[in-house]
Amino acid sequence: MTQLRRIEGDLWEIPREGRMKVPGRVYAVGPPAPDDPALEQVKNVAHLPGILRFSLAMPDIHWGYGFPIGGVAAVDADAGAISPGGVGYDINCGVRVITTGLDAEELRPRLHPVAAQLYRDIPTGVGASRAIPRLDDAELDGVLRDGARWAVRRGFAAASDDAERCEEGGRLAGADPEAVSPRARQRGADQVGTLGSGNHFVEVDRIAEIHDPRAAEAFGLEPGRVAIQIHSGSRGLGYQVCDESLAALAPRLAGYGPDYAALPDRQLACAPISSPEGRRYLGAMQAAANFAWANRQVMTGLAVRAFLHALRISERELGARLLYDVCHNVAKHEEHEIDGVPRRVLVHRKGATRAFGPGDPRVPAPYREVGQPVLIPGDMGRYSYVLAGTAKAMRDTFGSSCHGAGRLLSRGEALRRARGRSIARELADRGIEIIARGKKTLAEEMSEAYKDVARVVAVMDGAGISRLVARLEPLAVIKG
DNA sequence: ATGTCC
Repeated sequence: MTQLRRIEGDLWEIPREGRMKVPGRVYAVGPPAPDDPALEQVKNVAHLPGILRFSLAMPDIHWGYGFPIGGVAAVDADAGAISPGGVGYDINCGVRVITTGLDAEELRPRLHPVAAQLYRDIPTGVGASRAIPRLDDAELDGVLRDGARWAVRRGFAAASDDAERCEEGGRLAGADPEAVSPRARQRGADQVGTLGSGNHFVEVDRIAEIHDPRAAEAFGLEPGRVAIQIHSGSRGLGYQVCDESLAALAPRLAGYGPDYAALPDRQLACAPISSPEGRRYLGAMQAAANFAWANRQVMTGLAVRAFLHALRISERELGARLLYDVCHNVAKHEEHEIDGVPRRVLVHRKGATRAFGPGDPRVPAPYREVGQPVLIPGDMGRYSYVLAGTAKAMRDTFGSSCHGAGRLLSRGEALRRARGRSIARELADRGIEIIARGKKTLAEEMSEAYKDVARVVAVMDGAGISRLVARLEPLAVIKG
């Protein structure tokens, strides 16, 4: 049972107790359930060496490996610990939105050929590979070092300035390709430009509603137009980096000192950021994050080409432009003001989105006045949202927001409820063109397996952590 | 999330 105290509105505090270094703070849709195991994980994360201010949870929180998904933990950049469980298995899983000049109603009758072409050009599913020829070691080093910039340089991107509109410019500095094992490299060499499975998707959306006209204009979101959404991560390479790092860190845990030995859960395995093992994980994780950016950037090029091919239109007629690309799973060095003093911290965001506020120099110039675009995919049957970061997020959540709807049903429970039904037909009946590799994934990912993302983003908006800008509705969905 | 167990 977790003690909870209401701070205000949808914000709750888990008071510090035992060896917790900081209290927990939970943004929740409705009152949190005291027996939710994810809240126990929020408490566990509060034991992390060097953690600052709060162990945070966003309204899409659910149980994950060690850290909850929807968790945010900032640690001191020098004295703190880095934890693979605080990033997750899919390093730099993230999402991007590409706006187009197409009118949704004009596109609707031609959706099938567009979806079919997207499905042909972007490999999907668990072992998906060969979107582009297998990369040799030198090319893979380029991917691991330069992320989205590698894809732009190699001509795979849709536009030459795409990387500038990714969080961190589509590249984490400090990436260490040498820290990525031969096995991880082997897995990644032919997976650049592939979607994967699970909740990953490519979606064709209609910009359905504008909540904030000024921000929407700055973001280039026009009602009735078509947008493309891509959600994917670092595929087998990132998984392998996480797996090997956990195996390397776990047995050493007690050796790093009493705070490490006393951690309440083995799955919180971590190392001092300054230790050789900590630095090695950090360098490998940054390289895997760059892989994910290259992956989404290559898929962007493939998606744009699929549109041109299927509709037989010119690049100019399509008018594709990357709005923004955000990480959902990452640990990043950032500067944040703590007790009025700027301080270098390492922010773990696991199922959480950076949401920097207006005026921040780290937000691309065209968006700086309104705040960073915060991209929140929902589920494949309902809608997704674009929000903007706020000054309050900078003060209260290390500039972080939610990342999606959050699961309501376990995968097993979703499969049970889908038995005897055709999820594809149900979507088709609602006017959504769906192409999926497997029926099983489709069932696991059906709408009713997820919370209503509208309620999740309403909590963030109501708490002033991010502002609603626009709602997107799916026209066509490609799933692994 | 993941060559969903080297």
